[in-house]
Amino acid sequence: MIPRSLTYFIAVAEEKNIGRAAKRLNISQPPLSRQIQKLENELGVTLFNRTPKGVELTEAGALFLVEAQNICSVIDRATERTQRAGKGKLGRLDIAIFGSGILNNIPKILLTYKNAYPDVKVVLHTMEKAEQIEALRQRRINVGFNRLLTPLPDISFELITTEKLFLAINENHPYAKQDIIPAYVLGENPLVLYPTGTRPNYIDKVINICHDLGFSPLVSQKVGDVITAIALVSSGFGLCLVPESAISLKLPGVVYRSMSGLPDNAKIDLSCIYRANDNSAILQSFLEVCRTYRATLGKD
Amino acid sequence: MIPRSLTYFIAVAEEKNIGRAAKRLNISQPPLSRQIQKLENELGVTLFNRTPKGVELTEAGALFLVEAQNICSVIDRATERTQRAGKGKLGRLDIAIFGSGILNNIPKILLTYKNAYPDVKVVLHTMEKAEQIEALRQRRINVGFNRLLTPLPDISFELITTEKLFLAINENHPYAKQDIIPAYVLGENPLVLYPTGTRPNYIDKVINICHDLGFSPLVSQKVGDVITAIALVSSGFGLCLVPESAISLKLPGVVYRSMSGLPDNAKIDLSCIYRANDNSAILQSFLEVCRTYRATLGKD
DNA sequence: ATTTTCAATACCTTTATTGCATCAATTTGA
DNA sequence: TCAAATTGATGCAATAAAGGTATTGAAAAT
Repeated sequence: MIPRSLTYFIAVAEEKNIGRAAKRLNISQPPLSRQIQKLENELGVTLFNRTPKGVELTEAGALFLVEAQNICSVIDRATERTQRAGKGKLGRLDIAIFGSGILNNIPKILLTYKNAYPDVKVVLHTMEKAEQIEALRQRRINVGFNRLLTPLPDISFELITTEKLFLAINENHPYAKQDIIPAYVLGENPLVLYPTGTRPNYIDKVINICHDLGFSPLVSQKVGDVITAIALVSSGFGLCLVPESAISLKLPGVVYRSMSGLPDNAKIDLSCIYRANDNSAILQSFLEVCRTYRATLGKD
Repeated sequence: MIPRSLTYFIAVAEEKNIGRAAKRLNISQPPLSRQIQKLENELGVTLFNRTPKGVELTEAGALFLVEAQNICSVIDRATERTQRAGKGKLGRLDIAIFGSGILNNIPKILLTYKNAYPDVKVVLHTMEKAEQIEALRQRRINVGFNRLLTPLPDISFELITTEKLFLAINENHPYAKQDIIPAYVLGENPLVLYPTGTRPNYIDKVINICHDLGFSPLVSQKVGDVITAIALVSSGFGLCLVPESAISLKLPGVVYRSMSGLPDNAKIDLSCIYRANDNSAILQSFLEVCRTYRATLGKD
C-alpha cells in the first residue's frame, strides 16, 4: 500500500547513500537511482544533492522526508483500522431491544460482546417487533431482539434461548405459600396480560396455553409492558405468567413461583433478527457471541 | 504519488459500479476488477459486496474510503509543501547581521523578502565578521551581511550597495553651519572611529582615506559600534565619518553633512556572504531579492 | 598516478498492468 | 417465461513498469 517511491526515498534519505540504501532494500543500485530521479521529476523538486560520498537531502528533501514518514504512518494506521473493521472489531452496531427482553439475557450478551469488541460502538434502540423489521430493512439497525419471531424472506432469525414460564403472584394470595403452583390456577384467577403490540405476541401465547389447558383466561388487564404488568400484580390485580428472565424484576409484594402441569409449548423464546443478506463482519461477530451465549446456557 | 490502488478504489466506491468507474478512469473494466481484488487481498479485507447492479461498500470498505480520501489529501498537501520548499517558498533562513548594517539597507531587503516569501521563517543573528564565516561553515546561518568582505575559497560574496561617506558632527561645531564640508577638516579635528573588531574593518578604511588625503587622523576614541560613536559625537568627542545609511540614526545635537574633496575610495561597501556551494532554493531566492534591491538602488 | 567509491547510463529480463474476448450470474423487458 | 441486457470475473496476449548486469564518468583516497 505504501508507495514504493516513498519506501525508496526514505531508505536513501536515511542511508545518505544510494548503493547502501539499495542493499537495504534488496535491490541493485541502478533501479534505485532511477526511482529517485523519477520521484524528483514527478515532484519537480531536487530532493538530494549528489556528493562524492553519497547523497544529502536538500531543504525540500528534508521537508519531504518528514512528510513521507507522516504519509507512511497515516497509511499504516488506515490499513490497520480497516483490517480491524474487516474483522468486526471496529465500527458501530445498532441493536433494537424490546421492553422485557432487556431484563436478563440481552445485558449479558451485550456485556460479553462489548468486552470482546471494545471498539465497536453499540447503540441501543427500543422498538417493538414491527418497528424492528422496518428498521432492519431501512438499515437503521443491524440486529433486533424479540420474542415469537417468524422467519421472513429477507429477515433471518436466530434463537437465543427458550425460557420457562413462571407465575408472578401477590405474596398475599393463598397460592403464594406453595413453591410450585398447578397450572389450573390460571383458569381460576384473573390474569394480567402483556404486551399490547404487534401480533402474534406473548398475549396470544398465554391465551393459547390456557386453551391447551382447557379453559379461556379471565383477563384482568392488558398492559403494554412487563413492568406495568408486575406492578399490577403487586397491586393485587391478578396473576401474571412471565418468562424466567422477568424474575430478576423485584417489586414489593410480588413473588415468582414455578408451575406444574403446563403444556409443552408453555415456553417463550427469545431470538434476534437480522437482514438475511447481511454478512458484515460486525454482525457476524455479534451473532457469534449470541451463539456462544446460547451454548453456554445449555451447559448450566 | 498517490497509489493507483487508492485512486481506483475511490472511483469504484463513488460510482458503486466497476464498469462505470473504469470508464471514468479511462481504463477497461477487467483490470479495474482485478486491481480491486488485489487491494482486498493486500488488506485481507472485503471492501465491496458485489451486487447484481454493481458493488456496494462493506462496513470496512466505508471506513477505508474515508481513510483513503484522508491519505490522498495528506499526500497532496505533502507534495504541495515540498514543491513550495523546492521553490524556496517554505523553510527557514538564518541571517547574520552586524551592528550598523541593520540601519537602512538590510531592513528594506528583509521586508521585501518576507513579503515575497511569507512562509520562510527568517531568523536574525547578530555576529561580527569572523563569527559569520565560522557560522556559515558550520551551517548555523545561510547568509551573513557585512562590510569590507574578502572572497574565500568556500565563501562567496555578493555586493549589496556602495555607500558614500558622511560626516557626523556636533551641531555646535563651527563647520556644522556649512552644508558641504571639505575633506581637510578630518585632519584638523579629532575623530571617533569604529568598530573595534575583526580586521580589516571600517577603521582601517577611514585611516586609509586620511592617508590618501595626506595626513594621519587624530584619534579621539575607538569604539565598538556606530551608535556609541555617534553618541560620542553628540557629546562633543569629535567628528565621525559614517556610511550614508547611518544618517537615519538621529541623536540629539548630531547633524550629518556631505563632504567634498574625498578620494575615490571614500566609499564603503555592504555585501553578503554565503557558502559557495550552497545552491539551496531558499538561499538563491534570497540572493535574487538582494540583486533586485541593488538594481533598484542604481535607478534612484 | 592509480585505485576506489560513488551515482548515472545502456541494454536486457522479469514482473505488473492493461485491453480484448468471453463467461457466469442475475435482472429486466417483452 | 424466455431472451436480451447488465454486472463482475477470468483467460490470454500485448504493453508498460521495474529490476538486474555491465559499464561509464567523476571525484576522492591512497
